[in-house]
Amino acid sequence: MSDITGCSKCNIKFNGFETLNEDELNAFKESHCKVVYQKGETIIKEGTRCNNIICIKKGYAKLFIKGLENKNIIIKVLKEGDFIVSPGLFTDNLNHFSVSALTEMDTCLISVEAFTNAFRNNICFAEQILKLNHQITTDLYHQLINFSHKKMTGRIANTILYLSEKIYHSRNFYTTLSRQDIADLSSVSKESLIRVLKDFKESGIISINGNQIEINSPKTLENISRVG
Amino acid sequence: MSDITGCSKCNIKFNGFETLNEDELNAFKESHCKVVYQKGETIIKEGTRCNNIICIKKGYAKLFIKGLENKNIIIKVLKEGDFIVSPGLFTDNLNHFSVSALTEMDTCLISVEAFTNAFRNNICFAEQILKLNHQITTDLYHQLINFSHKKMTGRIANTILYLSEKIYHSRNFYTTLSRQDIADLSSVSKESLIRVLKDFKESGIISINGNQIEINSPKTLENISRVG
DNA sequence: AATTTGTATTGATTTATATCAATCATTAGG
DNA sequence: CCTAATGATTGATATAAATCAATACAAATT
Repeated sequence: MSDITGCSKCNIKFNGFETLNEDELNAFKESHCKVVYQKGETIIKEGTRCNNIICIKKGYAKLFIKGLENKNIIIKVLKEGDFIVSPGLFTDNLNHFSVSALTEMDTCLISVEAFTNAFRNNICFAEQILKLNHQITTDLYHQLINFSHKKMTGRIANTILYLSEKIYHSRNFYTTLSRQDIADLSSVSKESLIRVLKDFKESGIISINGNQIEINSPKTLENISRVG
Repeated sequence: MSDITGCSKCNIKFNGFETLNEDELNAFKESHCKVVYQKGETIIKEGTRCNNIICIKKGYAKLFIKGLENKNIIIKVLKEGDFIVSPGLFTDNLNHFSVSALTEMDTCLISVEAFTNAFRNNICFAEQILKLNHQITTDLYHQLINFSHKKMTGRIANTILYLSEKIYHSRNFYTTLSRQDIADLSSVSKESLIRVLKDFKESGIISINGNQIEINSPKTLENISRVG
């Protein structure tokens, strides 16, 4: 499928790789290891030491944190082209979130050493990493507003739009997320999620059949999401 | 009060300054400008271009984002020694939060140019910035759990402990935050906040007299905060 | 001293949402 | 094919927390 000619030719959507020189690319190449995960497998476990930077070549995963009473918050869904750097890097070297596979996945693991060397030797690479981090911060700000000021319907509308626009790139998509997962993305209980989905279905905003979801009226969903 | 001998001798708690060389320190010195703000003044306004990195030499401020229906979320309280880098840096160059003074403040503004030059030329400085960012990310994770899984009492207990331990460094403190501010820190309505504070007071966990708050039983507060 | 203004407090009511319990559907094993 | 086991759905109920409205208090202004 994919050869190991170099990370610059990889499908990961990160401008930083293009800034690497021959030697740095070689270090990545040599440290890298390709791993396939099955649906349900844990790729990163919160609390463990972070040894790898993970590139997703194929498939979907969920990135989540452990909350209270065995409840989780799914921060985001990861997909082909995504690139995961733990916020533990340069601090406590621990993973502050878990990642688990939603489908079969092809990944490429790069050692933390190769990564930190690239960061320390190549300032353009470093700048891209900081840029990525700033984006993560602003995303979390939006998530905070989402969770504290919107009611269920707004948060769930937001989640459906997120899945459609950012993850599956289609108004009609099949998801391997369970109802509980969609609830964890929206910070509502599973039962409430199901009721709201039913509401949306009955008012014709979406069509839903098991895990197949189609958005009939994106405008309405956007409005529900916006006003909360 | 403070002379301009160099940022390395400044009271800002950021390891990055120590990594700067003579020239870089000079660039900071030359670009810097000392500004005093009065209570209530806006220091950074969300949506404006970010031109300065702000160091707080003295006083308190609140860092907040605009949510829905003219409600705000206070992300954190800033104090002497804090150092604010907007997440807009290296991305859209816009401020993604507002900062306003809670007391009279002495600040030191450093131009974005001097800052980005230091970042680009000094990898140790860059690493410290990334480190700072990672800390911000994990703090936001905790805030998400706080806001989505804890009920009012837990969130408010958390806020009181935060003010005591992280901001005022005393079990007995006077705050210039209004009730609405404390509510915005806890993601509850002002009325609910007042009722919970009254509860805590009546059960003897805290003493409260206007803006003077004393924690009588930190253990109890910690427990309320932990279980939600 | 009287009046305005902003903040703080209290009480009554409504609403949103979680929880509990039961049922249904679908898949996986024996 | 039958039976667990797991996930999805529905309904009834309890509870948390916001909202609305009124009042009290304190500081600032006339």
